[in-house]
Amino acid sequence: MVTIQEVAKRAGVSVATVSRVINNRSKVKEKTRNRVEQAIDELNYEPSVLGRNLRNSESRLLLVLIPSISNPFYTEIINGIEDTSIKEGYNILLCETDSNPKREAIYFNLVRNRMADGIILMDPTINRKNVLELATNHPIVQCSEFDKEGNISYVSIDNELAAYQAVKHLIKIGKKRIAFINSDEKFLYARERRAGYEKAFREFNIAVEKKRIYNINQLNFESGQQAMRTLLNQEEKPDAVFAVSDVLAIGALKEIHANGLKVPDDIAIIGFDKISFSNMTHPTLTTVSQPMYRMGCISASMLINKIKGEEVESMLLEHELVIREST
Amino acid sequence: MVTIQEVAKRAGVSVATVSRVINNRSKVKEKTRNRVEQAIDELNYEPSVLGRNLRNSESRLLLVLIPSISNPFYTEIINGIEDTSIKEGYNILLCETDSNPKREAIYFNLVRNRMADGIILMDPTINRKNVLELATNHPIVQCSEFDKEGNISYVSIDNELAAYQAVKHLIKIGKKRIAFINSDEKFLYARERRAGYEKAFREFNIAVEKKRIYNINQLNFESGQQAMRTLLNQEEKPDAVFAVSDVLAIGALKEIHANGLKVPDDIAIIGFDKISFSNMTHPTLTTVSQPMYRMGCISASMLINKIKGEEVESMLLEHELVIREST
DNA sequence: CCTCTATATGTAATCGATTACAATAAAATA
DNA sequence: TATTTTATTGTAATCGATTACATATAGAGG
Repeated sequence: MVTIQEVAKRAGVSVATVSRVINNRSKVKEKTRNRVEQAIDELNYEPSVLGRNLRNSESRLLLVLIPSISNPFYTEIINGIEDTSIKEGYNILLCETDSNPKREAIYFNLVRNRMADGIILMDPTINRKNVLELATNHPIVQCSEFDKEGNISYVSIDNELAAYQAVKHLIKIGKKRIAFINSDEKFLYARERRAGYEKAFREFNIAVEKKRIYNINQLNFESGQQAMRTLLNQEEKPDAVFAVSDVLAIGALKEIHANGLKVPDDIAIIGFDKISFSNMTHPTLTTVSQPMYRMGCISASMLINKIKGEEVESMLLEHELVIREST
Repeated sequence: MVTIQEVAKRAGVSVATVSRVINNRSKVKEKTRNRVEQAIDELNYEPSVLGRNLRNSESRLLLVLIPSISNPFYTEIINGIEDTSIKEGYNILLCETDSNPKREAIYFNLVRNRMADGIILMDPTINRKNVLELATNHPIVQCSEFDKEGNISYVSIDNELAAYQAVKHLIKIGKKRIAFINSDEKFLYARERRAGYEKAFREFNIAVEKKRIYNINQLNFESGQQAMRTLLNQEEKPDAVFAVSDVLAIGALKEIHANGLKVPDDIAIIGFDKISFSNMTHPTLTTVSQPMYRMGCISASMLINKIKGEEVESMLLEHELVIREST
């Protein structure tokens, strides 16, 4: 590996001057600068991030923690994070945690060790103590999922309102027996959306029936199918389904078709997230769109501001009910 | 941040002794070891990866470069990489390059700088010189995409054979006017699959018509729809489509339905990759399954072996034609 | 031509770990 | 007890950068 010493030697200057040329903090004579730049070119020199970080405690790397990359919901958010970070001179590293506290701890340590400057957390809060402790000493922002009590900054949407509007829409088109396919309620969004679901019921004086609520623990197509299968086996079949994710809704749709039922006439469906696939199904899926790209952008710039020592404020962004063929 | 000096001071020993306790390389007296461990506990000390790496040139971090995380093809591979790496004591960091040489260069530099120990490349080879140069000094393996001429180890499948078998299957069920929706031919797999497509045609004495081949440059549903729209506007409509990716095939399927045509009777479709979604469409999609998880596992252990200085050999894994309703 | 600034460059300490080598203490042997 | 051997521990150099401070050089003003 080429070091700064070798460059200095070749250019006939001291290491300090080379460093000054690289970081152009203080003035260097035009002629010297040229000599140094030539030496850098000739030797193909790249400053060692390690050496630099050790001195500066700065890596210009951001960690993005997601439970699972296979959920398309995250991809747009990540695009937003990436675009913003790069513009600000930061690079991002994606870390998949599988919601596993051990994995999470490894990545937290990268920040403690100054290998990364900050974290964007999209995990549900499992080990609150750990997160809060890290947050006292290091820049963290939460995106999508967050901790209502803690004082870690976050970007998210009003999940309760979104769910309330979705269910209200189903009621308005004449549906009464509205099933709810929800995630594990360790996720804040799952608890909030359930609250919205129940709120809509209360408003129209419909009783909430426990048997119509189905919690899954993996966000994939098969879970959606499985959930729908169970719901269809009940004596009084639902006439609508609100799924907490498009992926689940699409699985449910498949199962409804497999039973020879029609969407939306027999059963209407609403999903959540507006993943690109939700427009490819037949019929196309009514869904709640979150401003995922913007959420990504905002969380990245919040984090970078925090790293710079500025105060940042949490935000709730606007969502939108996208009505398509499935309702 | 707690440093090794503070631990040493509290335990009343030298930093060398603390380091020895942490890495237990040489013997430390039981009593001293206990004192040091107690101090580590009390201060909540975590060794700085930076300091350690600077000395050892080892980070136990692997970089995984992918063109785009939104392509579900990569998710299973990544799961394989992740599981294997963790078992071997390495952590992985995902880097999205958008096939952009500048982004790639940034991540290559992390390896040159010893911030990461090696790279698994899933990008197409754009800047060959750069990759080959990096490979001379640093551990790299290629996964899925690779460079036939270079001597970088790789794991992949026989794309030509797979495409040949897929097209042969279409011919055997009586299709004659088989369209081909292909990626940009900067990708090796695109060139190889085209070769397979043409080979099948030659074998059955069918002329390859240029107008039936459509190259897209973005792997998303819309590209598939767009491609199919163009193909359906031709005077002699195709009676089958071979798409180089399930995502494209699903877009094409949507467009075929929009035109009131039936699958597979009017037009049969074959995709590639067997993404989980390919089983959710109506009709379900015939596709070529690649052993993605295994590819991930193997590429990770190849890389780790390379880091350890061992010789590794490239591999081509088995694929499988999965016949479902769309053909 | 000399003095005084302003500018440009060099020297050496520093970041937090590891480790070769030196030094000390403890144990074994004569 | 004196001497040798062995087991522990300490000292200080090192990795590759940055930067406060010291020094040298150039330019301005008289």
